Amino acid sequence: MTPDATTSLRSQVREAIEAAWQRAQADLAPATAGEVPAAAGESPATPGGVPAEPQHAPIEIERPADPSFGDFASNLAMKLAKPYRKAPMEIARAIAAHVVTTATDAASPIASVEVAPPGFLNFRLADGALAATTTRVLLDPATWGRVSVAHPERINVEFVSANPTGPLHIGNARGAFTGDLLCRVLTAAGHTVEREYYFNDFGSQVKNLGGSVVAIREGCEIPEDGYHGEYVYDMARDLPAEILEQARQADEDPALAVGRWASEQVRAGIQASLEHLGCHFDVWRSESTLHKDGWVKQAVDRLRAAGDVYEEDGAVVFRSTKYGDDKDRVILRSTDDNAPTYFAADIGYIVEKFSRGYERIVFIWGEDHHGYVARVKAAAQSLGFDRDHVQMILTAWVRFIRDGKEIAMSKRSGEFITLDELLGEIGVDAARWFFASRAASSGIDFDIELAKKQSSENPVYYVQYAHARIASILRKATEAGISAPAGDDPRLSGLLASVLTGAPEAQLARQIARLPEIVEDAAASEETHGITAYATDLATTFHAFYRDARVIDEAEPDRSMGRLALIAAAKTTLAGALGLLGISAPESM
RNA sequence: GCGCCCGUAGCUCAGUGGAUAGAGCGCCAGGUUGCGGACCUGGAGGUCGUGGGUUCGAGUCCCGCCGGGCGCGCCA
Repeated sequence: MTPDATTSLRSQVREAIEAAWQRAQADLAPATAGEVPAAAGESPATPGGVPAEPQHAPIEIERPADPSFGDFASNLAMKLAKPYRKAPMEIARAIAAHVVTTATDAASPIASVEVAPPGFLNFRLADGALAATTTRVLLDPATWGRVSVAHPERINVEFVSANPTGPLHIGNARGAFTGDLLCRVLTAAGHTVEREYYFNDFGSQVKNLGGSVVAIREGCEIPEDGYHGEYVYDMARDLPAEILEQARQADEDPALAVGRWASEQVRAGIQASLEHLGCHFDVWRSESTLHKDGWVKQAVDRLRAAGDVYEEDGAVVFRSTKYGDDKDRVILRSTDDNAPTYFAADIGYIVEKFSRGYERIVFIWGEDHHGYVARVKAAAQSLGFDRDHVQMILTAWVRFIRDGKEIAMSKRSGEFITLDELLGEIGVDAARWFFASRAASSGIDFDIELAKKQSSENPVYYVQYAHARIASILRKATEAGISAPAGDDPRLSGLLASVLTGAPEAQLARQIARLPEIVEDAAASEETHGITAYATDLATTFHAFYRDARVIDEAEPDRSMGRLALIAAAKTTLAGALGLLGISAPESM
C-alpha cells in the first residue's frame, strides 16, 4: 500500500457489505450445520466439519445502469441464494439491516441501502463521502488517480521491437500505443514497470540494408532484395567515408559495416518518432548482445540439462510439445555451423529478463504472432519459470484503407506510410484516443481519409475542451478576486457540504469520485477504453453543470468558492484521465 | 485440414453472468440579451451472425453451423 494511493469508494462500499454480511450470519442460519456458504461456489467447507475461514470470491459491485438505483449495486444476495437455500430478497434484507450507514455512523460513506427485486442491494453515497473525495483531490492533485493493487509487481513490457531497417510505418502504431497505454495504466495501479525495445542489429536484413546503401553510394543498382525507400538514399548521401574506408582496411564486407551504421541511424530515428508519440523506452536491447553476453548459450544449456532437447538431422531441437506446443522447435540449425535460430535468441532473452528480477514479463505482439505464444511459454516452463509470468498481449490487425482499398506495406519496396506522416495528418492526441478507445483484441478498419476528416470531430477535443473551459473559469474567478479554496483550507468542508446539496454539484462530485475505480478496472482488464468512456462522461457531466450552475457570482462568494473547489477537482480529474492516456490537457485551445 | 481472434445501431466501437443493450460520428428537430456555441436538449435508428445447451437470469459461459481475419518454416 503506497501512502499516496487512493482507496476507491467502491472498495469502501465493498468492505461495508462484507462486514454487514458477517454480522448477518446469525440471521442467515446456514442450511447445513458447520457449512459456511461461499459467494460464488468457492472454498468448500473443511471436511472435518469445522467451519473454514469465511473465504469467498470478491463481492461483486457494479455501477447500476439506471442511476435511479443509486451509486452502487451488489448481486451478493442472489449469489448466496443457493448456498443458504433462502430467497434472494430475504437474504438481501438481512444483509441490508446490518449495513452501517450515516444514520448510525456519520463517518460511513453510505447514506442508504435499498433492496430491490430480484435481490439487488442498492447503495447511495453520502454527501460526506463526496466532500471527502473532493478534498482529497485538491489536497494532492498529483497522485489523484493512483491506486494500489493487492500485489504490486515489477513488470517488464516489451513492445514495438520493429527491426531497424526502415522508419516505423502505420502498421506499428497499434503496438506502440497499446504498449505505452498498458505501461501507464499498470504504473498508475501501483506496479513498477520498465519499457523495453528489442531489435536485431546483425541479421541478414541489416546486411541487406547496408548493401543497398553502398550500392546507391557507388552508383550501382540496388540488389533485387534490397531496400528502396527514400530514407535509404538519404543515408547513402550522409554515409561518412570513414565507414567504407575502415571496412576496406579491415577487409570486412562493406555491406556489413555500413549495415551496422545504417541500422543505428534508423534505430535512432525510430526512437525519435516514438518519443514524438509520447512513447518512451527505458531499455533498448539488441539481439547481438544476447549472444555476446552468453544468454543464448546459457538458455540452450539449461534446456539440455532439463532433458528437453534432442538432435535430429544435425539440428538441435527443443521438445516444446512436452509443454503444450503443436510441434517441437529447432533451436540450433543443422546448417551454418549450428547457428542459433531466432527462437533460440528469444529463449536466451527470457533468461536474461528474469535475471533482472522481474516478476512478470509482457510482450505486445501483433496477432499474426499468436502461433509463437505456445513455444515461448513452453520454453519458459522448461527453464523453470512460471509460464503464467510470461504474458503475451496480442493486438488485432489494423487494416489501413484508402479509396476503399487496403494499403499494402513493404519496407523493401519503400511503399508505405510512415507513422510520422500519419501523425502529421491527424495529430498525436487524436491518434492516441483512437487506439485507446478500442480493445486490443478488436480488429480495426482505419480509413485514412475518414480519420483525417473525423479528427476535427474526435471526442478527444470534447474532453480537452471541458478542461480548457474550466481553466478559463478559474482564470476569470481570479480576476474577479475569488479563488478556489485549497485542499487544506479550513473553510473547505463547510463550503462543500453546503454546495453539494445542489443536484448539478452532487452529480459532478459523483463523476469525479469514480476515477480510482476506473483505474482499477483498466489495470485489471489491461484495456483503456474504459478510461476514454469515463473521460467523455465526466466532460458531459461538467458541461451540464456549466449549463445549470453559474460558478462566478460576486453576490454569492461562498457558493462561488464551493463551486470553484468542485470544478478545480474536475479539472484535475480530467487531466488525470487524459494523462493516463498520454494525452495533453490544454489550459486553452 | 488443425489452432487462435472477431461478428452488437447507417459508420467506428463499448458492454467484469444481472435491472429498459450503450457511446461517438452521421441524420432530423430545437436551444444562448450571463463564467469559452469545439456547448446544450429532444428524436429516429437493434431478430446482439445463426441454431441448440447451461443458469433463477445469457450480448456475455459451452457445443454445432455461417461469414471475416490471422497463424501452422532450421525466415525474422
